Amino acid sequence: MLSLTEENYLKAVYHLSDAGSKAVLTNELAEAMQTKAASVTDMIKKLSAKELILYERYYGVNITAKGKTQALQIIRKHRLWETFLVEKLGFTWDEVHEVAEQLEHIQSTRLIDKLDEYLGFPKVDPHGDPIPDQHGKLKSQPQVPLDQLKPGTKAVICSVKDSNPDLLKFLDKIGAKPGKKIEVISREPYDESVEITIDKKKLFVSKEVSKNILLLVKV
Amino acid sequence: MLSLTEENYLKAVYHLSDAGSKAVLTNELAEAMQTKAASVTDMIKKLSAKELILYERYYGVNITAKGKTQALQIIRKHRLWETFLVEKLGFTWDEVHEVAEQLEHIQSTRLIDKLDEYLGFPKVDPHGDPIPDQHGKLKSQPQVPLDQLKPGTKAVICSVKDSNPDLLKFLDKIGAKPGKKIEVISREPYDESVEITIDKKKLFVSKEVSKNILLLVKV
DNA sequence: AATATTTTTTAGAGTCATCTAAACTTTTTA
DNA sequence: TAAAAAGTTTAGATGACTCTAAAAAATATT
Repeated sequence: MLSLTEENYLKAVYHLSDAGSKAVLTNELAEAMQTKAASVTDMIKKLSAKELILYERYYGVNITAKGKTQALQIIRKHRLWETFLVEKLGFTWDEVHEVAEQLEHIQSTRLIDKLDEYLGFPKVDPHGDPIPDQHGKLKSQPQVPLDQLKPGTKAVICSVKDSNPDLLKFLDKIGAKPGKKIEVISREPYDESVEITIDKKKLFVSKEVSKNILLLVKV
Repeated sequence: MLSLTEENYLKAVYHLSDAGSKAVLTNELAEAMQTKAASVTDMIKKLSAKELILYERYYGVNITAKGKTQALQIIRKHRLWETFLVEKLGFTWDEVHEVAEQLEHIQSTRLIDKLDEYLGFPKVDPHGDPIPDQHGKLKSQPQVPLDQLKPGTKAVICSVKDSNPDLLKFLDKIGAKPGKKIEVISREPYDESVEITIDKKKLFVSKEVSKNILLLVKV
């Protein structure tokens, strides 16, 4: 059984390692956790002793299969709660993150499975991120950020990387929700802003925003 | 802002003092919190410094108005979550207590008010206990335990004192839910068991059980 | 009333998560 | 490649909450 803090560190390792595909450095983790490197080193030793991560001094950490499963259980809870908050309680998608950060630590398998059922076994959360199943398995689709798409490409918005409320409010304003179809028209060489079509309207989005919109390109 | 532990102690003080009507002794609190008297003394000092309780050495603690309001906010959350678990997720009333003990500590006024609205502003939880409003106000009805009612009395089950799962399962079995009408037929002098009518059937309940069934006597 | 018992408090220590400051390792730069 | 810079770890300390053991206060008993 993990403490609240251990759960938060493990989740951060999972995300920063891109689901386990690369090592995470102490300072990255320190920044993500809003703490000091020394504290991270201590926690790394604890998670390492529990075999949730592999640790080599001065080289960072890698998440183990065991760690990945546990991280995905937490992420499952987070995303189901976000779905509940938006679908049932009428929260907007920029309001849910903070509360879900708390709710994800409630310990009750029965609760989360009942919640899953109550929500109709959703596949994705309000941000378009996939919800892992009971066993911590994730069905992922290859997602490409908007800033990497060529003009002429048609795609569907899958999810949003950053959960910054200001970003989410902006996306709401322009109608950029997961599921929406867009088309890339052109890219400005000067500031790398992208012109897209959404809801039959043309508009420009900055490089900063376009990096955070992940899309599924139709084959 | 209270820590999780402080919240749990404050809630225990509220309950053990019968909503602030009497002082609570260190050992009572220690037993309720499943901890040692020394730990209780430490926490008493902390809550006292925050002016949530009044503390006099060797004489126990009394809850202040400020403390009562805060305790009722936690109780409001607990009872709303219990209602959610039973009404929406299909939990039985003997399963909800443990999970609600965790959920009651989620910090978000917006969440709890939205949940209240989603549930249709319920007045009582699944055990029949009244749910305090946003301001921590409680509309209470005078409740009398079954073991104190005279034969011939008609009354409505309001709530159940103990949330022991075995008790709740037994009450389910005999149909004794909050809202059910009963009539007291007789009391056995030997073991103080009570004969009652419920759902037009007669049955005996032991002194132990009858102490825990609280009723509203119709005037 | 003096003594015994119960209850409560204090003293001192352990764990968890955190910090600062100093030491150490790796990487970069000149 | 040697020195500087950047990144990481260790050492030692703090705060929150817990404990055991011993001291102190209140209550009960003889």
